[in-house]
Amino acid sequence: MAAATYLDKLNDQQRAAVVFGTDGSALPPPLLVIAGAGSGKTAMLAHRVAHLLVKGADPRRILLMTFSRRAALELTRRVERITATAMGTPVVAEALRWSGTFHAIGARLLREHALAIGLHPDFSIHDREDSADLMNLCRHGLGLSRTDSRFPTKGTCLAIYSRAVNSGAPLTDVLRDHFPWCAPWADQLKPLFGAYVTAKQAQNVLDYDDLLLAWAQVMAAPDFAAHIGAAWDHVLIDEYQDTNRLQARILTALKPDGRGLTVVGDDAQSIYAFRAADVRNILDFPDTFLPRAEVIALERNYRSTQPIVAAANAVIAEASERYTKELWSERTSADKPRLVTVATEALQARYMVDRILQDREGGMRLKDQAVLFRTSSHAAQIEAELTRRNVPYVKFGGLKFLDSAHVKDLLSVLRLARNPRDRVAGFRVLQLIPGIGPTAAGRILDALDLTPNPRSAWEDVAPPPRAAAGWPAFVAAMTTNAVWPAAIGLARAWYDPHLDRIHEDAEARRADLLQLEQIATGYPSAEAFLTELTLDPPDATSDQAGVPLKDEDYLILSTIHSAKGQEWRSVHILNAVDGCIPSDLGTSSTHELEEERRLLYVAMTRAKDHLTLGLPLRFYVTRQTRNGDRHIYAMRTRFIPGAILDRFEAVTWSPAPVAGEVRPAPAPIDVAATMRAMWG
DNA sequence: CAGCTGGTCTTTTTT
DNA sequence: AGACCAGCTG
Repeated sequence: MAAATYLDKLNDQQRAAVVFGTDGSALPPPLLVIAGAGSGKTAMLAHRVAHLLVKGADPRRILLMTFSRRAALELTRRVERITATAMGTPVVAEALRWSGTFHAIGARLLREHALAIGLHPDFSIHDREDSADLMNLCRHGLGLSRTDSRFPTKGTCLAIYSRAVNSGAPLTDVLRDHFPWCAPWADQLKPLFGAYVTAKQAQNVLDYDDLLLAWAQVMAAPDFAAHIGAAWDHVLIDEYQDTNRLQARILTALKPDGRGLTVVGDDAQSIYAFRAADVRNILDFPDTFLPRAEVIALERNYRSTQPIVAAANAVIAEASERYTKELWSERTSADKPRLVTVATEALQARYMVDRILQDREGGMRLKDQAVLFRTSSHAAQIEAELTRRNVPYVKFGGLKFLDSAHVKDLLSVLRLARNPRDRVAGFRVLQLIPGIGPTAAGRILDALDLTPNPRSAWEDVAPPPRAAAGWPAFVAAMTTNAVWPAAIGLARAWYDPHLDRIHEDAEARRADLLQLEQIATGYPSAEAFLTELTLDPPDATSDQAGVPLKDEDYLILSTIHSAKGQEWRSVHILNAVDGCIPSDLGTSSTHELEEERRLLYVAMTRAKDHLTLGLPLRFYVTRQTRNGDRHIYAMRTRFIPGAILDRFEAVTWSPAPVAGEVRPAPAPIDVAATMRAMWG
């Protein structure tokens, strides 16, 4: 075979990881790659997959699990490119058909094997909010909403449940460690969770956690484990530091001896513990197998300049437990990361937007720059500043398109028509009809449950008299035989008058729904559309009604979590102060505190050339504690102590007074008197 | 029983 | 600022 030139572009560590165990005819032994930030991890993974293919592996028998759909697409695209040059005939991305997130792969497997494992292949998938709504129905059903002292809210109940499922820990431990303020409710929570599980099953729905839990349970049956495990020769997992116990269990069941298994991750970038991700997974991985898994570390950073790497290294050096590795970069620069002290958040926003526009004049596109923050709400000031100065931006993280009421309404109409037992959808949609409230909706859904074929039973249900006017149109919408994608058009047509009745800003919302309908037409079926949308929701929200056109230049705003795996030439980090990073909600345990430290590390290592951290001395908190809104005086984040301050360039900024800006105050007037005079 | 009003309490990050 | 709940009215 011709020399594999694609290997020449890699450094020694990368090449070692790419070719590890691929010489013989047997499957490679288990491999763990510790890939530092910016160390060319995706390139390494893509090359390893390509290398396996060059060596004759069957692309249909490779399982690629990534953290997001976006990462999966990027990976398969790169594999395609590499194989195109290496083999002449590219392995088209479609051949790598087993690539996606853990949850998406789980959903696909469960649908394929549904009948054999006691599920209905048509199950619908609840997103987080749907699940919370169902939890709420159960909560009411058990009378827990009328307790003397307040019972945890639906969202908290779901978070507790989810954590217990994903970590595999007993409820009492979960409560003690993560929800101490809910610990007194342990005796009520248990039956609540039981009711929740029963409800899901009766309604033929799975939530996010079920996709992993059911998969893990299938894998616990030896026959099934062997059957499913035999489908793939190679299993490669990205971002392994952000997997939880359940996912680790699935993995070891897939590949008990570890042969063919490659996991990649960086313990220093583990930031999903709140979702029960367990750094132990990656720390303990090597010893899960006999013989021990090979560990290869990628330490050369290609992304950032040396001063940025030095500052990030200094921040993470304080972390308690980790694989020791020291990133290094050959990209020299005189620019240290800037630590900019400003008086207020508003000035921070002004400073950053000034800089961003300046750099854009200097030739750096807005798209090459990003503003990162710990919490979505921290971006409020900079969003206002950007809007004021007419700078287009797209925001990632926080509230999503799918979370808005009108979108949920329309999707629920679709879901209910397909699965009348879906009570969350039913509750939502029925109450849109004037004259139907919670009680009537509950009764109607109960009646439906008793009939063997609920789909046709809509016609037999007697509506409450005061809802008679809206009923026929609703039944027509539920029983239509329209084929996809006409169905969504019909659903929207039914919803349209309700939209006008319910929402003041019906026009803007209507535009959203038209856009949704447009997206829907790209999917082959309602099921595919709904599944994709819940497993991979569009995660950007933009200030403007629609997402800016693709060729347009816009600035990226993103939560640090959503910035994972990304990079920009210039990165601005908001609020590098105690109370924001670390979030004051995350300082109760060292565990949480360590995660906050890694969060800052992740944010800093996104920058290629320029890094700026904002330090507002005073910031505003809303609905905090019992005292309501107030100003807080902030201190520099504890993750940048005095000892490492020399890795940064500290500056203080205040706006230069603009000529004419300081004007004498106008003479006072009495507006109230004038207004009284209008009627007097 | 639906639907509205007013009072009380809110843990961030996301597949 | 919103979600959530109790209580009131038609």
